[in-house]
Amino acid sequence: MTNNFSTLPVAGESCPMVSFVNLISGKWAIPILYRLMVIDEPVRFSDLQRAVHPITQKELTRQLRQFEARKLVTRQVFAQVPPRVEYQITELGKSLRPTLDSLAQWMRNNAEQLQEQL
Amino acid sequence: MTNNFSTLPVAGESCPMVSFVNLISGKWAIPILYRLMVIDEPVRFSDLQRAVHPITQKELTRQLRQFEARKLVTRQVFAQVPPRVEYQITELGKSLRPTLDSLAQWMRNNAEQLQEQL
DNA sequence: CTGTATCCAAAGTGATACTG
DNA sequence: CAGTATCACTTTGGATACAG
Repeated sequence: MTNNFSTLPVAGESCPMVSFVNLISGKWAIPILYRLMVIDEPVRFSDLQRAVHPITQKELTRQLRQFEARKLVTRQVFAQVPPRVEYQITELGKSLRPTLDSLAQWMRNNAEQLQEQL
Repeated sequence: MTNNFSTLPVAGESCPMVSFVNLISGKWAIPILYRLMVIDEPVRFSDLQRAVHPITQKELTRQLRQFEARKLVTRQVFAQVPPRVEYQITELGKSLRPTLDSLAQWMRNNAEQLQEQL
């Protein structure tokens, strides 16, 4: 054996960084979350869809359900016809903002060095 | 028009957060990057593969090439036979660590609230 | 209006064999 | 040893139609 790093603590399955990436991965995750952060009040499904266009109904629903399961977003249904459903970012969701901002800041600071189209 | 958020600054194509997510997305991106950060010296391809198992050669190559293009990793080829290629994290790559650490910290702090298997 | 269901295309990933 | 090539499979996402 020349070299063996295989027993170091791996950034594997239960690694918080990997979990974090899973949380915000997906084409529309950040756009939706960011919108809800900016709006910071209840928004109707259709308004949100317009704000995050051109997302499809299916994808918006799927991502919102995932955020809801993670307690990043609340979903409130009004017993009306036509239906009215409002989504709103939670305190937990908002607490992500400073972290995401520091990410964005690093990205802006180093955009040039990273070259390639990003 | 009842509500119109569609002209707010969108977290769209050129949003730094989206760019950041693209940078670290993919099943093996974080595990590889984290390993290179921890090791912090030149590593041979095969040693790295063992350290990030069970990644395939194809995926390790692909991800390393992408990091190289983004200047997060250097690649040095030695004119030997059998071939010897060493990869090493750059200063730019290392500069990502505090940011990733704060990500991980947020995740650890809120793991319970996020519930669901993560 | 807010979904769900279906079908399809594209992207991501793994297994394996092969090359210099 | 360090890749590349090929193929199969899975996951993701988009388009469209439809239901309550």
